[in-house]
Amino acid sequence: MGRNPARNQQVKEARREQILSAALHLFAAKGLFATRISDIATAVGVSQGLIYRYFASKEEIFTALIRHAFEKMNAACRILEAMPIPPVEKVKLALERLIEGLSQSADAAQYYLLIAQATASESIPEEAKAVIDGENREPYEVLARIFAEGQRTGAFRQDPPEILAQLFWTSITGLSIFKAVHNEWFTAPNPEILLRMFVPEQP
Amino acid sequence: MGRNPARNQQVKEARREQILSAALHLFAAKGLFATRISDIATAVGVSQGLIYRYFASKEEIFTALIRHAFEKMNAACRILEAMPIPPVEKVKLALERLIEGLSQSADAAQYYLLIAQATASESIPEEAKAVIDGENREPYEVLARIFAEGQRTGAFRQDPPEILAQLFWTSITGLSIFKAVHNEWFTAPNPEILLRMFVPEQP
DNA sequence: GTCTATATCCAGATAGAC
DNA sequence: GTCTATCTGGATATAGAC
Repeated sequence: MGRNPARNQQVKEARREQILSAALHLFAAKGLFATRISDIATAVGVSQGLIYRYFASKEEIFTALIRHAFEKMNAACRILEAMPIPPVEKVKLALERLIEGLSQSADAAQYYLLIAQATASESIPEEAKAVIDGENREPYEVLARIFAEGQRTGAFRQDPPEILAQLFWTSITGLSIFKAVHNEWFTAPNPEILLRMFVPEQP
Repeated sequence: MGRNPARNQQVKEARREQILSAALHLFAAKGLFATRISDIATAVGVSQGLIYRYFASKEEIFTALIRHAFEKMNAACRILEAMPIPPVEKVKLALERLIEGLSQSADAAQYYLLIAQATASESIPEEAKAVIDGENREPYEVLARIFAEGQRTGAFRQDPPEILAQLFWTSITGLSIFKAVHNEWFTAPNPEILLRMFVPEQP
């Protein structure tokens, strides 16, 4: 139980995580502006002043969460694209994973909600805006490429791949918001239903 | 150009509308908390103090907008349900109208966004929350009834009608947010694509 | 490391002049 | 009716004690 530097660092990191986790839930529920630093402190169970030992400002907390959310999302997209499976299977797998994530982990839905909310609001920190501008397009572009590839073998409808990608992500955004808000009523849809937007009629 | 009471009333009403319109755009873009009364006043081109001659508070403006948004939405739903056309045609028509509304009128998308955002946030005025709790379910219930009716003749997939209704509205919410945020990139999808989530495979 | 107390700032709302 | 000036409250962020 010595107080060596490594252990101190661990403890400090753990507290940071606590703060980030509490902030994620509060931001997702109430938004950046309506969430007070004291709300976060109360949720963590510490005094309001202590938060500033770990983060310089409320905006810094928000930016850290946004950065983390996009890192996870874009890494997942790149892994998906590189998988050695047919395009239709990639879309199917992505839908399954995303919907499963919504059903099981509250965190997943709240990260999506945070992204949706941050993207939809102009009044967010400049730095967070820069992160969004830089990272935002990747999921759309990856999906558009997957759709375009599948269209060459007729596996997908022939609509512009950008439109299919837009529908893919807007559907997920809509479901995330619904789940985050009406957690009780939410029932995970069968991914096959969403998939039917993208695959052509079987003659 | 006399200053009779009727004309005065008209002028006053017009200014109220100006304020509501400016507030709608600002709330949709920045959210309730991030929007300042002075932002609204600047957008209208009047002093900050004047707003209080027309509304008692910022929250009252927000609540008025929410009420108006749901009134329009629910009236449209009731009209749709009562139409003497088959269920599939109702869903098709609704999708067409909603997507058209998104493409053409900026206001439509912003009303949807306001509803999405208000629904998604806990920190909204009590009165607005009451309006939402009361009016929120109707669109889902109407669509679920339409789906259930169509399922009896096999016109729709046999998934639970509540899930189909959930997918219907979450898709629209997602598209609305995308349109409100990335107005330039947005391309209205063919409603038939969305419809394919709900209709079964043609054998 | 954590808390309490406080300085500072900013936005909502009001009052009074024109 | 509209504006300018002001009051007031509340939240961020800091400073200093334990």
